[in-house]
Parts: sequence; structure tokens; C-alpha cells
Amino acid sequence: MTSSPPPPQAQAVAERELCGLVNGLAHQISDHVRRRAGTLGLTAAQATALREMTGAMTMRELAERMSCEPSNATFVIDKLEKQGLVERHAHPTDRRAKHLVLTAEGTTLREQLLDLLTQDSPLAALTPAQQHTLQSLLEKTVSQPQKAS
Amino acid sequence: MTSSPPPPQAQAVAERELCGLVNGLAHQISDHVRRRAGTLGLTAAQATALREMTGAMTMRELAERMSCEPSNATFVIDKLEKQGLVERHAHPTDRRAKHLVLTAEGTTLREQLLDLLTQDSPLAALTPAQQHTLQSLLEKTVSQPQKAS
DNA sequence: CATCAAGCTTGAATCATTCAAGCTTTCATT
DNA sequence: AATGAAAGCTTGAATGATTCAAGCTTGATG
Repeated sequence: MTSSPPPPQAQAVAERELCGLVNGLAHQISDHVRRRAGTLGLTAAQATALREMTGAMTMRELAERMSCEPSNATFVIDKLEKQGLVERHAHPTDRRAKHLVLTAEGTTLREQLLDLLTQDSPLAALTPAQQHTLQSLLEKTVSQPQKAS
Repeated sequence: MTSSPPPPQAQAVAERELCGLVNGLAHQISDHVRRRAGTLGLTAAQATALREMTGAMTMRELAERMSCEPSNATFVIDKLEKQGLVERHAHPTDRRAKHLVLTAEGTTLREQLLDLLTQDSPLAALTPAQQHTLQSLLEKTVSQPQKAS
């Protein structure tokens, strides 16, 4: 489909622009999250954690879903636990691990949060089909293993 | 082309996943930037500023390109100026504004930085055609005006 | 002029986040 | 079993990034 082999330099330029764009969108989303979550008494990171809590999971799992270090997840879950939204239970099969579960309040608040977040989302500018395309492209990049420096 | 009207709930679910994916990629990029930039004595934000300094521009312009507040840009440019990479010049036509220009050192370091950043970039997982698609999708979302809350 | 908006900076506050170190538990090898 | 290495989590310290509110100078508009 592309009519000619892409010049190597043009590719580098495109990558730089892409970095800016990805950064821009991420920023826009986290701004959106911060504002909406603020009305529920949650910080952006707390809201992200809550959003990713689709079910019971370990700290490590949550950290991965949040793209952060486990120690950061500890910090965030501490706050959510103090607010009575999440509980650390014993993991059924691994005594090292914690099993995170939402409390009733947590589940309720999460629903409210998700409703708020989908309102006026920056991603609403895309049609479902475009969102689908975007998703598959992002999956290609995100699933790439990080190269250790 | 789409076989059936998209169920409204499925769309909300897709949006949530997309948030996570965008966040993940942004994180991966900023991690990449931080590590690479670190070898040049730059923090991630400083590197981002340098990357976006494609030419002379005002503080506001830079802030917009970095998707942050002007006060944050001030903070970052302060550091770059102390390192002798950037200078604040008088703006030719508006005495309120500053004209940011790279010094010779800044230009050199920027080149090095861009070279480093394109090595092993998370975006390299995509073909040029895919990058192009991604770019146009991102532009659709990012250019959307932010709704004031 | 007089007023209001735009561009930038400062200061304060806060949040997010990483890294290194340490503890407990599990797993694999011997 | 016994030992050593790895995994899961937490703590503490340090730092960076970032926002918000307030204030200063300059520009534009009436």
C-alpha cells in the first residue's frame, strides 16, 4: 500500500511526533481522571487503581495494570484501604501474596467513578471502530518486553 | 462496514481498556526517555522539553507542546538554562514574551538525545504504516478542545 | 487614558514515583 | 530435608513533576 520504501530519517521524525502525541493524550486522560475523581475524593492514582480493580488480584498484578512499581501500588492501596474501599485478604494459595478485594463501598464508588470517567472522555472523539484500531495498535507496543538498559 | 450497531456498554468497556493502554504506552515511553536521558544528565521532563524545542518558541508554546502549565515550563527551562542549553531572549515583537533558543551546546545535546531516544523506542514495534495510522488517530483525540469542568 | 487580557514567574503545596533494603514465603536443586 | 535463589510485599528516603493561586509587566481595546 505504501508507494515507496520509507526514508529512514522520516521514520525517526514520525516517532518523535508520536511521542508527543501519546504524551499529550495520556496527559489529557489523566487530567480528565484527576478532575472527575476529585469530585469523589480520590486522587488520580487512586482512581486509576480503582479503575483497574476489575476483580480480586494481587499487588503485583495491580502494579502491572497500573504500569508502576509494586511499592507504588502499596502506597496507593494504603490510601484506598484507609478509606474502606479495598481490603487486603490472605491469598488462597500463596501466603506471600495479598488478595485485594473491593468492599461494598468500594464497588459502589467504582461504579460511580467509571460512570464519571466515561463522560466527556477524550477518547469519545473516536468512533468505536477507530477505538478498536487504536486498541490493537497500542497492544502491539505495550506488550513488547522492555529492554533492560 | 461494522456489522451491527455497537452496544453502548461495550463501548464504555473499550474506553476503560484504552485508558489503561494509553497510560501503559505513555509510561513505557517516559521510562524509556528517563533512562536514556539520564545518561546525558537530563531528567525526563528536561528531555521532553528539549525534544519539543524544534525551533525558537515562547514559553507558552513550549508548555503547550509539553502538555503542561506554563509555570511547569518555567521550572524546567530554568534548569536547562542553568546547564547552558537554552537561553531566554527578548521576543522580537512582544516584550511580554520570552523567545527560547537553543545554545550551540543545547543543539548538540539535543541531537544526541534524539539519537538515543529513537534507539529501542517502544514505538519501533510498529511498522511505519502503523505509526502513521496511530498518529492520525491520536491527532483526532488530542486536538479536541478540553471541556472546562 | 483606563481597563482587561496575555505572558511569565514565584511560592507553596501536593502527589506520584522510583530506588534500595529488608522480611517472609515459596520453589528448585541437591 | 536442607540450602540457596527467587518472588511478593512493605518501609523509608529522596526526588521529580506538576498544579494552583497570586503577582508583575506589557499589550490591546474601548
